[in-house]
Amino acid sequence: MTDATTILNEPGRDAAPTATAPRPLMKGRQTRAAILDAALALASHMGLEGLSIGALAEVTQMSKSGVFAHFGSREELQISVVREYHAKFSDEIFAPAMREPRGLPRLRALYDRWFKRVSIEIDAGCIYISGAVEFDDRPGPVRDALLGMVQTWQNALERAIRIAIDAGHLRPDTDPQQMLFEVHGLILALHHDARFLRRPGADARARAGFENVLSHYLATRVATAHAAPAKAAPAPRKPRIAPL
Amino acid sequence: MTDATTILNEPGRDAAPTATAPRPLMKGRQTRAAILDAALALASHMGLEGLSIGALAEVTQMSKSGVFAHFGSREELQISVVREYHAKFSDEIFAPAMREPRGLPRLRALYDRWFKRVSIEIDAGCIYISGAVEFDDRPGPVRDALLGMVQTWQNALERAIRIAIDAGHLRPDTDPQQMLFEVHGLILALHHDARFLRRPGADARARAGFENVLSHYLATRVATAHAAPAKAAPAPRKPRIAPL
DNA sequence: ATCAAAATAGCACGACCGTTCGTTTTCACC
DNA sequence: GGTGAAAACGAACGGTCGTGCTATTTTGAT
Repeated sequence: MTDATTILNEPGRDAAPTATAPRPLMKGRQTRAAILDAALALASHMGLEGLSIGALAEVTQMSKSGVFAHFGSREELQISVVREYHAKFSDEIFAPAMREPRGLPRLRALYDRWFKRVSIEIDAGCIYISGAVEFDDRPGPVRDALLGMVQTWQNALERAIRIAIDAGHLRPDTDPQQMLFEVHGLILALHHDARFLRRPGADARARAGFENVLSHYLATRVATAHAAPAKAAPAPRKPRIAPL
Repeated sequence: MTDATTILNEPGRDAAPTATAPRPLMKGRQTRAAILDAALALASHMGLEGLSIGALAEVTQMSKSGVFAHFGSREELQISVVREYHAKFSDEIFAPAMREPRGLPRLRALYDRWFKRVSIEIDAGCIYISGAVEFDDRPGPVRDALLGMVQTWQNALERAIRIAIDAGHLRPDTDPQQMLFEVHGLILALHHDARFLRRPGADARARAGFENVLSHYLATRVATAHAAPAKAAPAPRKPRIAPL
């Protein structure tokens, strides 16, 4: 599911079978996707560590070994879940926002969709967030995979901020990483207040906080057109949509 | 440990044995405290759910049943760990900061100590934060205990903000809960960046973010002395240090 | 020194875990 | 329809978990 459409990944990651899959039968991929779907839902509630093959087998009405065979190990299952989440996240948050005009509108769209995602989905917490807490002390391939994708996502956000600076929407002396840090805090606080504390107004608080942060870095009018972007010319432009 | 000195709790919670403990032997409390100490360290790394009696027995050089007997159930052990963390937190963060002068200095001290705690302790993550993620979807007594203490702590912070408003240090139209939300986000982002991403500058980022948030709510000079506090007179003052 | 109570150890249990292996069913293709 | 590979199953293994029991040791007041 959402396999080949992902644009947040390195161009062709798992494109070994050229589609239409001559060697592996179709049914396998199909049920694998179904299992992964259930695993994603399960991990959103119980966390990646709480994900068990037995529970997954019960949900999908399969045998434990049947589920197991699709991944070869629990660790590989966890990594697959992380990748699946990343793909969904890329499709539903990143890609649509990238279709907005460069600069502030795009930046707003990115966070607007993320806020909505975290607050609306009362069930199913964000795996990036819960995973970060679960694996901050647990070295291994799962942590590595998670870390890579979180960093990929943060890099995309940082790039969006940088573009907004170059476009003159944000003050030229804005520190992108600092702004990233502050807004990321709002996401985390939203997740905390909405899911753990169950506070109703958390969504509005996050958006209000976003406006407050923005007001710090917003270019004081003028801008938009005058004063050359200071930075180097619009020389090397990436294709259409830069892969995240 | 740090049992009777806690001031963040309801006055006399576990004061059943009047000290000097006539009935229960002294040794029991002693090893119980030692176990709790080890459990706190273990839970800081593996999370409250990752806390296992077997591992705890190994660390403390005791038998599983010996450890078990002190708590009666794993759940009670987890709750005890949460309470212990709360007590330590109260002693090391809340109490010292409350000795600062009312208003902005006290508010600064509260967050300053918290920032330091989260960033310096590279090992041993904050149980309030990891616990919130682990138990946001897991009803039960552990979640209830955790929730109660997090709310107690947030109420204390909100009170400190309110006092800073009344003292004229913060703008009178400041929304305490909104400010609380924004600064709490900085704590969470600090925890995330320092522990999961392992970014070195996270501490400075959080403090810079704090100043930015502050600048939004800071009274525009003047203040400090003129203009009556608007709110009711300093009528009913709590004893010395209000229990958190 | 004595003795009851408290603290700890030892052992076993049932449950669930991830994993392996051999068998059986299902499917795509000739 | 037969055939061979892919997919799913079922049972079992070794391991860890929390939790009861019953002894045994330790403790602190007499």
